[in-house]
Amino acid sequence: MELSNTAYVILGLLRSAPRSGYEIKQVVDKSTRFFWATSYGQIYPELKRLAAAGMVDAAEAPRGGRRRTVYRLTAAGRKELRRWLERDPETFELRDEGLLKLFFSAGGGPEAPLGAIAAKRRQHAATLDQLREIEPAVRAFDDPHPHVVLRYGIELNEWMLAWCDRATGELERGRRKAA
Amino acid sequence: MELSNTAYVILGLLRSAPRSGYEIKQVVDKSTRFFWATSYGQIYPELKRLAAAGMVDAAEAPRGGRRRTVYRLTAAGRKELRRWLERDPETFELRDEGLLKLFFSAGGGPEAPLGAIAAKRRQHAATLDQLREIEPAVRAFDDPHPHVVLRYGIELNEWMLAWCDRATGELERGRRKAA
DNA sequence: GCATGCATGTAAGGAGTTACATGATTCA
DNA sequence: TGAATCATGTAACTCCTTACATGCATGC
Repeated sequence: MELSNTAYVILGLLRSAPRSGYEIKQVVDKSTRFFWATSYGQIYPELKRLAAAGMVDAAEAPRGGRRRTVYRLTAAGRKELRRWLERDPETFELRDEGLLKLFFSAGGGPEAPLGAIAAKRRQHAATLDQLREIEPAVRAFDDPHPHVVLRYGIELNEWMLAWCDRATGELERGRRKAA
Repeated sequence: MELSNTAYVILGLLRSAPRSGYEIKQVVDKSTRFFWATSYGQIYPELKRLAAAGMVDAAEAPRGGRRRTVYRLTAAGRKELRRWLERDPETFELRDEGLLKLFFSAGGGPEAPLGAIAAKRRQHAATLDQLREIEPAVRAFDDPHPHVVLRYGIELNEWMLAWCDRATGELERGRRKAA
């Protein structure tokens, strides 16, 4: 049984409560999104695959006249989640266009390096705002681990912001010395 | 002219010297890899596309009886690179399976949270070793910006290591208090 | 009546990796 | 002679996003 990491996100979220695909997407967007994003285009097909594999059970749970399918973790799904938790992580991927621009900034004008850092700084400042906004809700979870991870995200972005400030200072100092 | 970020990696690397696809891959693996990886499966087709678009020029440059195609940036490619450098970055993506495991670690045994952090720590320690190994070579570049970016990578992984240690201490303290 | 949110889904396409095939050269 | 490195390339595949379609419910 080879499952994608995104499948484990779904299993993991269903562990605390049965949820619909729509709800899974909502929770992801307010919790794992900054280090593991997903879209409806992944969630709905994956839920069907997981149901076919016996990892989750589907139940119709309409709200008013609106159809709604709620999935709940089976014993097999719970076991699969535990087995995944015991394995060492493999995927760690970073794709940072801002760093790429800084890396190649000698190919631009004289303001390119400082401009690249400033733009990257803005990016992280915006992310930080989003993470801080969801913090109260995540802190209120029964399970403390999501909040530990969210703190990681907040502190990581704070570190990145501080790095941008530090690097800006160093570049400016180097420039003054050259002049 | 819509180019992928990976296309700009190629343009950026060709700015300092004409290179073959093979050489581009080598340089990527020792410089941008930790924040922007690429494979031959992307590089070779992309070089052809860039050549068709007039961004690079291809020249046969065999070494001995071994065929070899070297690409060099055209004026149009140089201009496209400059235009890209002026735009704000969009892509910033993180996929961290280790954080995912920590996030869901309540679904495992009592050692799951500390185990997830320890595994993540090992991952970053290994990355740190690799980055430190390539540092002398990158420091020797004419252009200082790649080294600034590499320092970012090193310091980022140091921060992540320190975070793992901090979080481990806090979890252990919390556990002792509960006992 | 209309915008917004709830809710499910799919089709098309982009981006990227892996595995494989081919063949020359170098060095132990 | 055989392994490692140089060198190019492609096919199949996975993963993921975007855009779109559909329809009900709620509240202004």
